[in-house]
Amino acid sequence: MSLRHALLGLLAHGSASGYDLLGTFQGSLANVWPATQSQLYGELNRLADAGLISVVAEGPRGRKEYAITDTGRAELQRWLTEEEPERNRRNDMLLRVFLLDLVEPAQARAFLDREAALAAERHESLRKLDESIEWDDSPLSRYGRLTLEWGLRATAMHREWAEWAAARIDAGGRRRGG
Amino acid sequence: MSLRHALLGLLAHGSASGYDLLGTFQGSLANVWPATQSQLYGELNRLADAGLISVVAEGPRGRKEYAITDTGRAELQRWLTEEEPERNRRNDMLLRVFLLDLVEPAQARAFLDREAALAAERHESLRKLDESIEWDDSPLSRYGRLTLEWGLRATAMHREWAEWAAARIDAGGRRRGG
DNA sequence: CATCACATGTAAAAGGTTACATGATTCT
DNA sequence: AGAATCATGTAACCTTTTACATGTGATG
Repeated sequence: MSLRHALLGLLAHGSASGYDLLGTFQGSLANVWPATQSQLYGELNRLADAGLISVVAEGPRGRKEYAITDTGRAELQRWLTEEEPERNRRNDMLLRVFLLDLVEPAQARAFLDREAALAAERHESLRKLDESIEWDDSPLSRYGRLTLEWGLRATAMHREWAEWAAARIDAGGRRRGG
Repeated sequence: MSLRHALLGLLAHGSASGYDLLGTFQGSLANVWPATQSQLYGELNRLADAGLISVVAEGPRGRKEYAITDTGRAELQRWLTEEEPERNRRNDMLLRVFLLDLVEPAQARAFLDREAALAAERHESLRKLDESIEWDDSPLSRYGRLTLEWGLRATAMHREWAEWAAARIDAGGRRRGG
């Protein structure tokens, strides 16, 4: 149930409306914890019912501004320091690689080429994002940079792996080693 | 709905019972596409109803042996060659890093140290697995090795990143660059 | 005869996606 | 006046997790 903690975490940095938060989920959190509008408004109401956040102001067009409560802050701390992160093991792309012997080698090769190209694209787009952000010494900036660096390294790794794997397919069953 | 295609993929390599398949999901697929018993038996029945697989033998203790049908094989091909892999963007660990400014630097540092240590452990366990398997020139062996290599590279990358990030926290807000 | 491994099933709850639905305010 | 943006909510459906539930066959 990490959406709950993502919301608490954002509200711990300052109060905001559901609409504001949605923007963050579609922006800086898009590559970390995306959430839909539908999911977000529902969870905000549940959080308010549970007393972890509260409406601190109402604005035009039914806007509700939420702030984190002391209870919410305590729960957030507990989650950050005591709860083990869930490791996400499902990987559609790897499942396909595992089954890639079911298609022609040329198609397998094409699949890996595409993976390499897409990883290169994602890497480049993260690199540009990195350049475009004016990183300062603020806490969010400091830790945000760490997550972006993870993305840069993950995409680089993925690309290198896909290129290596594609070359191995070309080598056929004749060769071993990497 | 990749569980469906994982099952089709396994059955394309030879017929098996739900119980057999469960073993594979808890074994070689554990790091790629884990599935629970409950989910698996339900999906097998749905696949049979849809005509993508069929019961080819019944054994003791109610054992049902399934084989993939031509329709199933066609669907599997379509999925492998035409459908874009779903990219899994949710990452609980990165979400925490993003919010790590909410805890003391020492706790943030401890979090990253633990990530580095866990990644090292997972890497080592994959390395041992790699050594223990007698890779041959069979197709499953060849492509299975590619997925394992991905795991080796991912865990290595994750460890290096966590060590780099931990060092940056020690450097505090005073420094830039990596 | 007891235990372990084999073997399958159902039900409830939680979390996520997609689509539907509505309305107010601001900008051009 | 019309369009874009702001702003929230609901409903149906799907997937996954956890727990419950049952029974057979082989082995010591």
